[in-house]
Amino acid sequence: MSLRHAVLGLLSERPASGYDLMKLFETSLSHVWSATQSQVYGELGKLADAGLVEVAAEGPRGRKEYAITDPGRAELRHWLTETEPTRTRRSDSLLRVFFLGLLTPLEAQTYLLTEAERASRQRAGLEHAEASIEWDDDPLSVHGRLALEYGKRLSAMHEEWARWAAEQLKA
Amino acid sequence: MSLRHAVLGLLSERPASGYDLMKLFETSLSHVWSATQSQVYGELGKLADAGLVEVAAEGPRGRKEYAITDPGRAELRHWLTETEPTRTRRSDSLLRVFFLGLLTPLEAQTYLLTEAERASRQRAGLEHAEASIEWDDDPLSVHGRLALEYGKRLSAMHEEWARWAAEQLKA
DNA sequence: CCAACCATGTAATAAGTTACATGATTCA
DNA sequence: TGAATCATGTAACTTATTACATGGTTGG
Repeated sequence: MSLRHAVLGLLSERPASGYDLMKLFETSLSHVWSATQSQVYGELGKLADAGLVEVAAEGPRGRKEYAITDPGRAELRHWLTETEPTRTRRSDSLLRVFFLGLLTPLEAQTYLLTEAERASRQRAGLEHAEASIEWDDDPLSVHGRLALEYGKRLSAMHEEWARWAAEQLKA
Repeated sequence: MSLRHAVLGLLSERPASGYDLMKLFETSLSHVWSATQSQVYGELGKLADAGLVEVAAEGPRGRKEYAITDPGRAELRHWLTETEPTRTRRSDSLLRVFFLGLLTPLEAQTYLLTEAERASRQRAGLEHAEASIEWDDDPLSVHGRLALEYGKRLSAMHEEWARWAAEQLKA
């Protein structure tokens, strides 16, 4: 249940409202952990009930600013140091590769080359983001940059692989 | 809802029981799409109700062998050619990277180097699998090999990245 | 004043996980 | 005959998605 830890992690940097968190999920975390608005507000409620976060301030328009508590920080640290990352492998695009035999060779190659294009566009998007973000040296920026580099390498790898795979199907 | 398509795809190659499918999910598809036993039996029931698969034979121990139907093949083809792969990005291990600032630099580097080790072991596992599988030239073998190559490239990339990232944190 | 944005929530549904429960067949 | 394997299913719970519903505040 890493949504919980994503929320705690973001709040560990600075207090934020549900709305603020959503923006972070849509930007910084968009390639790493996705969440819907329903989920975020729901999780904040549960975290508050559990005492891992608290409402630190209320603002205009019913805004509630949440802050992480000490038990929340402890839970976050415990997750980081004592638990193994769960790797639930589920890749729709790779699943399709398994069943490309149902298509004509030409259709299959088209699928792979379209994948290559998608990966290429993604890479361009990440490079654009990298250039346009004003990086500072708070922990989230430092480590966010590492994650972004991962994304760049992943999309580059994906593109190369897809072109290679399309080539394989020709032969 | 790609579990449905994973099941249809496997059945498109040859008829199988729920038990057979589980073995395939645990072996061939393990790095691509995971499913629990509950899910598989549940989905087979739903697919049969929808007429996308049918019970083709019954065997000992209550075994029910399912076969894909024409509407099932049509649905599979539709999924492959007319729908976009959904990319729900959720990576627990990458999420952790964002919050490494909560640890000491040494702990953070240890996390990354452990990731590198995990990736390296995974790569070795895939290479071992590749060598021990008797590949033939049915469509699932041909395309399974492409997916396996993806896995090898991914784990290699992951390992290199993790070592690079650990190095970054030193500086 | 009105559009854009800020802000929070609920309800219904779908998908996924874990645990439980049962029993037949094969083979050494 | 007993262990391993084959084989199917249900129940309870958690997690995630989609759609709906509401209203306040700011700035041009």
